[in-house]
Amino acid sequence: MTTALTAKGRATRARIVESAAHVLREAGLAATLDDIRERSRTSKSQLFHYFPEGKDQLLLAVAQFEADRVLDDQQPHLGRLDTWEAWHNWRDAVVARYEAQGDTCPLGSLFQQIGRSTPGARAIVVELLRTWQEHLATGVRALRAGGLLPESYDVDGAAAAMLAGIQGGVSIMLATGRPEHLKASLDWNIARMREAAAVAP
Amino acid sequence: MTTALTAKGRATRARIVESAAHVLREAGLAATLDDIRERSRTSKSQLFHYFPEGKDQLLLAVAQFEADRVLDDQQPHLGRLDTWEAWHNWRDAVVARYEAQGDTCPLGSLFQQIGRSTPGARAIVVELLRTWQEHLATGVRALRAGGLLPESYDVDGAAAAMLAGIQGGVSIMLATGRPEHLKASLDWNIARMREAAAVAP
DNA sequence: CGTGATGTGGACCCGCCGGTCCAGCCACCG
DNA sequence: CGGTGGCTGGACCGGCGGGTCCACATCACG
Repeated sequence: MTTALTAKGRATRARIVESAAHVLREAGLAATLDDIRERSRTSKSQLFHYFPEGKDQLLLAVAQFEADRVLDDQQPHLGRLDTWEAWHNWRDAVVARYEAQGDTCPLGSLFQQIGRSTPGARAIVVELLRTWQEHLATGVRALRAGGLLPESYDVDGAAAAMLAGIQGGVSIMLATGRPEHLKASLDWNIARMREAAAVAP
Repeated sequence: MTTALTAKGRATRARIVESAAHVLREAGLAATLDDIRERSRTSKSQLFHYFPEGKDQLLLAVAQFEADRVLDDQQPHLGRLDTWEAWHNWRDAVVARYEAQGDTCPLGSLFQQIGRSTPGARAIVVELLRTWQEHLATGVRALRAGGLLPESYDVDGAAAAMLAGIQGGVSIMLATGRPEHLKASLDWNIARMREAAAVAP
């Protein structure tokens, strides 16, 4: 369908998505097509030219855009969790990223708006979470392979708990404005891993 | 302000709040005053009679209503976390509660809608989380007092991490439809506590 | 019973916002 | 240089939904 897009066209489309993402971060669900149109310096017709299926399609593109950023912002740490130092650096990166993001959750409000209705939104979130947890599990396995954790360590359980802790910490931060729970969760989970290391062979 | 409310008036008001909560669970942010009016078998004028400040005020009342239920649904377990058995019973109650709730988050969508704009919504969530964590901390202290955990155990860190894990597990469940992370988080956190118990004096 | 307050029904209003349409623009290609 | 096709501007529309208004019912109480 979207074959034949000149360079100019692609640039405009990208500008629309970025602007939409920006507006959505600020206004959340209150964001309107007119806000997006204004910020991207385009017109109504362009919005529907590039996203013929309307607002939902645009929001979906924004969701994908934001989802990609989530993991990118944690690199290069997330890809190299093979030492305790790396884990702590990653922890700092996560905290910094979400503190900078402040009290808006791009994916959260996006998901609220197009959640159950379209299957696409759920797929994006599922894929993001799956990849994220995969990275964490790989990191835990790297520690184990390096002799820093016992052979019997429950890798997937640890990764799942870690991911849940992050999500919860972020949720609470969005609701209360305070990052303490995010920090506490990360610190607590990492500390418990290091305890397992202390009794490791 | 709300002095002078006859028994009939109070009943109608309560019926409106309950109906609104029900509709919001199903429709989420798509819920309209007309849906609420229909379900509660009232009329537009009654909605504004009991909530003169409009929709936000009604949603706030619903938020309070839902927040109260969250902790009630965890009782009596949440108030008596003084044995390992009690902790596991509580864990089961939490999982059951959220599995029954399915993939809707009353407070979540409510907060999205009236979040930053009105201070009241944030206050409700903050208070809920504070009380919840307090209960957990009390439970951990009870274990410690019973000699099941070392004297030096980080009570508040454990409680904060546990709460974050629950929130994250629920968030993920809402997004993906699967309760695995909620269970994994609870189980992992409780198991780590029991490990500390194993080396306790 | 009468009377004033409280409770109730529903028609109406109006601004907002997603979506449509068409006329004109500009870039590339022969 | 002309024309074809993607690109752009903006006026316009329709209905949805929060909010208003007023007439009427009902009830508490002396």
